[in-house]
Amino acid sequence: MTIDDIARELNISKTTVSRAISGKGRISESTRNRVNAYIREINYKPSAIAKSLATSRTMNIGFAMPNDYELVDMPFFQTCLWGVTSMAMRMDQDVFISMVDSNDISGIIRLVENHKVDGMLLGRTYTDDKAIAYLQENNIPFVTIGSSEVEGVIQVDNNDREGCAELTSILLLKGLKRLALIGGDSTYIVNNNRLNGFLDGFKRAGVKPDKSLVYMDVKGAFVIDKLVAKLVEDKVDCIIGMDDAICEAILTNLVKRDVNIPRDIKVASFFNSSLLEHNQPSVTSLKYNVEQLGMTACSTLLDLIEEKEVRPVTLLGFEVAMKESTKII
Amino acid sequence: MTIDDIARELNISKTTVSRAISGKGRISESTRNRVNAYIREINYKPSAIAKSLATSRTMNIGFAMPNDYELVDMPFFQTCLWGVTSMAMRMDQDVFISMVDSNDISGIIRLVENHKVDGMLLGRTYTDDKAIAYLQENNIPFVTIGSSEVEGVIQVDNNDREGCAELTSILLLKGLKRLALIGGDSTYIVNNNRLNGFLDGFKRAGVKPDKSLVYMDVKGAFVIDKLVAKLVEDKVDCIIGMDDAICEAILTNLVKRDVNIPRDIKVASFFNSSLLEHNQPSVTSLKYNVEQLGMTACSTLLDLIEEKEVRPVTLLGFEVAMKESTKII
DNA sequence: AATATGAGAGCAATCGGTTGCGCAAACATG
DNA sequence: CATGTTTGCGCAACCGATTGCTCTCATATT
Repeated sequence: MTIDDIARELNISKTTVSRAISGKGRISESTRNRVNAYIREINYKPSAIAKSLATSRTMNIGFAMPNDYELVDMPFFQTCLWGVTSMAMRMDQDVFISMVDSNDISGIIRLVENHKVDGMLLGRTYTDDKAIAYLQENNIPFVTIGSSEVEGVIQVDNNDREGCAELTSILLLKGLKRLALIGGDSTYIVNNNRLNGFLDGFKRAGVKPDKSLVYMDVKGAFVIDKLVAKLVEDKVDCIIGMDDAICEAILTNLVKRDVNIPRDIKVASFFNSSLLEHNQPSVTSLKYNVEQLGMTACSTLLDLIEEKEVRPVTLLGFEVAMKESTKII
Repeated sequence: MTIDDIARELNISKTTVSRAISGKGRISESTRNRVNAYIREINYKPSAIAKSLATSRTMNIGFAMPNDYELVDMPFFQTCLWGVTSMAMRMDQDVFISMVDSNDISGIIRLVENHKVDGMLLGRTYTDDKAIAYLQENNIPFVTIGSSEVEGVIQVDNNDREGCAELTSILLLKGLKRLALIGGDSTYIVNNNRLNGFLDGFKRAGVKPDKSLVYMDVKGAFVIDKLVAKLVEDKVDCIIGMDDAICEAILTNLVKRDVNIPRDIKVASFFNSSLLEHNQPSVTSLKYNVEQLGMTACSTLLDLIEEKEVRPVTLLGFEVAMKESTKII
């Protein structure tokens, strides 16, 4: 069934049928109703392909899914993707997926070169990002999920800095002055944001941070092991894990050492994924609305494609979830 | 840049350009080379959209990603998707993603109705599967990853039954006669396959199974808790978890009870995801090549689309990974 | 009553490819 | 040398939609 068949059947021109469907152009109320009724009756759906050719809009976007992420990040991307696809659906778009990593962006290139997408969503950004360079060079609309330092990149991100500041200051005001922070790779933009937020929190609470308790670029179970042992001995008030993987390692270590949380020491996380959700005791953390993140990234990209005005940087809200692990007994 | 521009530039017809690119039809060696050289020079890529319209093949497939899976299944789908996309890429196809669950298949319907895909891959099958019903009714080529009992469904799956039989018989032959099995929802086809494989293993080893040690439909941490306590008291030789989630619960419980693995009791899993990979002690399990699963599903679907002959059921290999958790001391 | 305005609908070009058929030249065959 | 076959290439239709322009007729304006 094509638009021509319908036109023939209804004794009108395909132009009129097209107008009835799109609602654009001059067409009488009665004709439009007649066409739409018939279309519904025979369950006709116009070919997206033909429409694309005529309008040079594919109504597709591509989602570049990093293929090199850790187990701990999976819930994030899963939820994010869910946000993206549901928003896309609402906007009558479909989503191509391409798996990429920091040096293989062939999946993106395919989609772009074959003209299968109107724009791209980058699920993760890297330093010296090849995807960003490629897309900018070829003038393809794109939005990054997460920060980028590259000039002119439209980005949607969690407000890590603000969130970390908030959580930190709350902990300080509760009387937990000796906060230790165990952080990851400091070349990741997100980790820097969190570190800065941490320091902001001290400023906000009017407390001077003990920088000797801040450890960045911590990697591997062995290092964390020693670090946690030291911090316990130091009798810090609270250990903050910069992300879930780190926080989980901290928790494992404390359990192994038979240190009671929160009696002997408090624990908090600057990021919450489902991985920590079922921990005993429940862990104080920052919660981001990752589904919202995906949705916002998607709608921002669509605005960009339609050449509407878009904010270069959109920062999303957060929620401080105070749980057992920081309870003062 | 279109095919017409190239034709004009080279003073030949677009027909000839098209033939040079596709390699089909009668064309001289020299002309083909000239065209291809020029195309490469200006980096021309034909529009996939226009090609689709002309050939009525989109060169796209859809991957229906379940949105209702557990954390523990994430590595599976992630790896599977990676297999699918890499095979698709090799076959010059692209992959749409749609998130579905057991009663919302609108993502699939969209893709099919808009004629954006040539076929669908179902990442998970349900009893009374709406997606299968819809696709069969509309005569859309599709392949399921995992088993289905519906007549005529093309499926690619891990050989769960054979794998479980193999692992079970090995454990029995090692002298672990009193094997307990804790299994999940018995309405899932996969769980039935595993149960049957378990029983096959006894037959193969010539041992009579103690059916009172087989627990199906076990759900929730509390139930597993009591069960594990009972089995420890019973002094069974080995507890087998039917999937990773169950096995993890078993491990957690044993650790909590201070039961030493493998000295006091052995543990094994009928499925291995990355979740168990880093456990201490390492856990004996069945390993499936999930990437291969995705790749095979993808290529099977493409064969189906091209109306080649395909096997209705493809079962993939497995590997029995004997680790510390079943070591006899 | 003559003219301007606008609404409703259709013609035909267009998007960028593929492909059946036909034609001319080159080549093979008897 | 006459005829049959093969090769290389182009014409034009086609895939299924959109859209600028035009035409006709009804209504509004002066």
